[in-house]
Amino acid sequence: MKIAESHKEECKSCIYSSPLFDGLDEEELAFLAKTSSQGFYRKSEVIFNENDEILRFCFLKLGLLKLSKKDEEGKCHIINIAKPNDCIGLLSVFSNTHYKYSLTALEDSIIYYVDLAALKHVISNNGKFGVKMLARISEAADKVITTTFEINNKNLRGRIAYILLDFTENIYKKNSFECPVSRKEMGQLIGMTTENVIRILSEFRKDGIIEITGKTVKVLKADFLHTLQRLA
Amino acid sequence: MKIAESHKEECKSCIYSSPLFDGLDEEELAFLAKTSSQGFYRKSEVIFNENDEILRFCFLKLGLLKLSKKDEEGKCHIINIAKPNDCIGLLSVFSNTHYKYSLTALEDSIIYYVDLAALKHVISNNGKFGVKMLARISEAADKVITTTFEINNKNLRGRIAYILLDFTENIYKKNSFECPVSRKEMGQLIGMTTENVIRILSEFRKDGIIEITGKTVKVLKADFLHTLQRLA
DNA sequence: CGCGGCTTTGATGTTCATCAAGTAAAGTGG
DNA sequence: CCACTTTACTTGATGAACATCAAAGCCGCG
Repeated sequence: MKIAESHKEECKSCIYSSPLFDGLDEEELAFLAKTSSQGFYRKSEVIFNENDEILRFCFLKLGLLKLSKKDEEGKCHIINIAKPNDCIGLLSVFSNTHYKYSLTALEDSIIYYVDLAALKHVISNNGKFGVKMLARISEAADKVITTTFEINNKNLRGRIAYILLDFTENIYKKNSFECPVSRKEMGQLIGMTTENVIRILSEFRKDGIIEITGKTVKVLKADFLHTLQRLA
Repeated sequence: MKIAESHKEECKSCIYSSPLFDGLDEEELAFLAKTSSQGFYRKSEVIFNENDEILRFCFLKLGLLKLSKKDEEGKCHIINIAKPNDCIGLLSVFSNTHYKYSLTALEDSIIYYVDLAALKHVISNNGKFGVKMLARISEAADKVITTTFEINNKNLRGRIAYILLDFTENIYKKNSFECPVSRKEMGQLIGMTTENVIRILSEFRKDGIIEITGKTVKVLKADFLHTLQRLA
C-alpha cells in the first residue's frame, strides 16, 4: 500500500497539522495525540459497522469513504460519500453510544482516530474549539440532508447526471476519473436499481455524453449533464 | 390566542427553566436572557424563511412546527416536524449565515429566541455546555436523516402508516388526535401526491384501520399499521 | 478450472404520478 | 351577511416511469 507507507513518518504530526484542530494549543494537541492512532484501510475494508460502540472519533486524512445504512429488509443504502476533511465521522458521535451508520473505504484510505472521551475533555476546557466543532458537525449534517433532498427530487437520468457531476466537480475535480463505486453501489447511493444504473450509463455513452473505459469515466458534455440534472 | 396569554408571565424565566440551558450558571443565564425574546405564532405563520439571515437561535417551547425546503421547481417538501424541545432550529445555525430551510407553525406556537452571537459567546466560555450542544445538534441531525431514510424505503401505504404512527405514538401520544397537517402537507412530508394521500387514507378508513371525523383522526388498528409499515 | 459476484440487455408488470372534473369548505370584499 | 373566489378535498381514468424477473457473458479469485 504505497499511499499509506509514504505517510507513515509524517503521521505523528498529523494531529498538529490538521485544520480540524486549529485553535488548540500545544498542550491540548499533545493530550489528544497521546490517545490518537491511525488506521490504513484498503478499498472495501470496513472502518466501523452500524451498531458498533462509539469509542473513538475518526476523520479521514486521505482516500474516500462511504457512509451506509441497512434498511429493515437488510438492503444497503449509501447515505453519503466522504472525502478528506469532510467530517462525516462526526454524525451521531456526540448523541449516541453506538453508530447508526457503517463506514467503508471506497479507496485505500488513512483514518485518524482520537479517543472520544479525550476529545470531549478538550472541548469542555476550550469552548472556542467547541464552537468550531459545532460548525463542523452542522456542516456535515447539512451536506447529508441536502444531497439526499436533491437526489430524491430527480428522475433516474437526473440522478445519474448528479452523481457524475459530483465526481468530476466536487470529488476528483477533473473530467476523467477512476470510478470508485460499482454499478450496484451507485444504485445504492442514488436510490435506483443496478440494472437502471447500467441502462442509463449506456445511454449516456451512446449519446456521446460520457466515455467509459474499464473503470475510467470521462465526462464529455458536462453542460448536458447540468441541464438533465436540473429539469429532472 | 389562549395558550400564548397563559404563558406570558412565566416567560421571563423560561430560559432559566428550559432543559436546553442546564449547566449554565446564574450569570450566563442572565447574559442570555438579556438578548432573548419570544414570539407567538398562529397556525400557518412563518417563523423564518429559507435564505433569511440567521441572527438568532430559536427553539420551540410549545406547539408544533414544520421544517421545509423548496426544490428547484419551487415545489415545497417538508423535511421534518418539530415538537417542543426538539432542537430542529439548530440545523445549519452554526455553519451558515443564512437558513437553508423554512420554519412554519403547524399549531399555535411559542418560540424563544436567543441572540446567536451571545450563545456562541457563552459556549466559548463554557465548553461543557458546548459538549451538550454538540449532543443536541447531533441528535437533531440524526432524527432528520433517519426519518428521511425510513420514509424513502417504504411504499405509499407504508408511508401513510408510518406518519400516522408517528402522530399517535411520538407526537400526540394518544390514538386520537387533531391532524395538524392538510392532505397536501402530508404528501409533502412523506413524498407523495395529495391524491394518493387521500386515496390511501380512504382505503384505511374503509378497512376500519382508522376513523376520520373532520380534522380528527383515530387509529383503531395500530398493529395493522405497524405491519404495513414494516413490510412496505 | 470453476464458482460466485458483477455487468449487461431484453421483456414484463406494478406502482405511482398526472390529468380531469366535481364537491365541500373557508376566506374575502362589497 | 351574502355573493364570490380561492383553497382543500375526493374519485376515477390513463399513462409513464421504474422495479422486477430472466438469461447470458464477463471477470477475478481461490
